[in-house]
Amino acid sequence: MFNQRVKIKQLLMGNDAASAVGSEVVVMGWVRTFRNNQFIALNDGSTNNNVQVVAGLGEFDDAILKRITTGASLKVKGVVVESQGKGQTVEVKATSIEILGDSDAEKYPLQPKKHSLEFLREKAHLRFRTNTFGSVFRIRHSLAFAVHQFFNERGFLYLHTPIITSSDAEGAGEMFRVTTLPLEGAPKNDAGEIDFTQDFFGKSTNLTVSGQLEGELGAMAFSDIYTFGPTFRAENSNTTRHLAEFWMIEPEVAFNDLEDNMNLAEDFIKHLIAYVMQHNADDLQFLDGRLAEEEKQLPTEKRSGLGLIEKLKFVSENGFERITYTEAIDILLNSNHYKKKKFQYDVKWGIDLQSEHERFLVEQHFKKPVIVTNYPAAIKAFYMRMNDGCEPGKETVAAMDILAPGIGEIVGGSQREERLERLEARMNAMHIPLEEMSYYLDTRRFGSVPHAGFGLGFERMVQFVTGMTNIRDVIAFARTPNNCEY
RNA sequence: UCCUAAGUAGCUCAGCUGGUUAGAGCAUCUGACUGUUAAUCAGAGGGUCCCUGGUUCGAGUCCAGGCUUGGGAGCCA
Repeated sequence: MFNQRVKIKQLLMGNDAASAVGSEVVVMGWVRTFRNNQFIALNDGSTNNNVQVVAGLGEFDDAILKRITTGASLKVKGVVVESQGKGQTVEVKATSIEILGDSDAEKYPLQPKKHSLEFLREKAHLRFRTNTFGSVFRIRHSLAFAVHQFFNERGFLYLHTPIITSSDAEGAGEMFRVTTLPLEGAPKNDAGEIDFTQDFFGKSTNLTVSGQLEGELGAMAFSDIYTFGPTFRAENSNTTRHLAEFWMIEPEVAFNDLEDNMNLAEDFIKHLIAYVMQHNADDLQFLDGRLAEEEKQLPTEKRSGLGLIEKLKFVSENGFERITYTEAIDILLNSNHYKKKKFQYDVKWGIDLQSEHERFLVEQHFKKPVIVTNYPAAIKAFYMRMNDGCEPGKETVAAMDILAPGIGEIVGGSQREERLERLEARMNAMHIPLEEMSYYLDTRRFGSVPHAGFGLGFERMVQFVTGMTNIRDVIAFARTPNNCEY
């Protein structure tokens, strides 16, 4: 068997027999730096902390030492010893060093120095080997695990909703078409349009923009379900918080109303943060320091004031502010910011809240996450439940958005319209073809119940927890307009 | 898609009002040193100044068009 190694994280944690001073170990990993022809900083991705391998002077061939370059992979046998130097308590005194893979120092793109995130984005296949991306992707993993843990503990069923879908009525955004028809000379029907009855599925299909509708079908049997999978939007969005391919978590719960829904979402976010704080303390510490360095470069008024860990602690320990859309509008209208005409977009009841409005509420006014509820029906999707007793002309739906400092909307959700007649009326008004949605309406025809759900953008959550400002830096290989490398 | 800033060595950047052979730090290579922590010291190599066209005696520098990237906006998660 080749693999008898001890992971570097385990070795450095020091509560294991293999990490005890005096024991013989095998470590494998990639060289981060090689100092003084003697000290190898070796990393295997289990932690940002490198193990220091000491190659005693004169004990190894020059031919081997020359090949210990940044990026090279090594198998080291040695003895765990107390370190004579500062910076680490134990180190590995090498008895044998085997080069598993050479790395030409003149060609290897990652140098033992700081790189810009923009540069590393172009070297996405190697950036995992840096401290920043090591931490980000270990935290991303932890968050994914915590998602499943949270729902599993609460008896939710993980429903795998399809990635290819024929439903195009959801209206969540532009879709990517899926077809096997030839681009040139595609079959046409009598009307001169492309004849999708001859396509692979016999109809027009797309990549999913949301698993919600299918999720609702599951919730009408299992009561509590969640989805967690990739979703696709063909929007030409070029921002620090949009991707063409991203991961979304969508719980859907029968017998929940809007308040239950908010409670679930808030508990969920707090669980995710708490999990990472407990299991990725090292990585958070590193990112906290990295962010603090970055903040120093900013002018005072642009600094966030709270460190990353302080922010997470604050969010996980304090209740989110809950206000209605109407209250939000009033707050904006009464703000000095508004009176001094500092908003670029006008504020009045009925508008969709702009980024600047959301930022004001979250970052200036409340200084904590805010849940905004009961938006005007006119600006929200067809499946959201109409609130009863609204003033005519000011109809609202039981929607809720969670706005987070720094990234804006992180959750969007609602109580769903469970009343068949109301739903059909709304769909008709919005010109959504009822026939195509017949399967969906069946849930309202046969044993309909009040239910609610939400969608959480996974990458935005990773952004929030890691403090990374560009969403392209929290997904392994980002897909954005004009960019699909790897 | 719109607004805006940028593109010069492997990386991060400087390069004035157009003027001789385009610079620095880090990285790399060579040598010295050897308990280092982004090691240190000495030396060397390394450039399609984003692309195309234009103005000019002369363009990294000015003009036009294009490409790419960052930031902001819209759409949203």
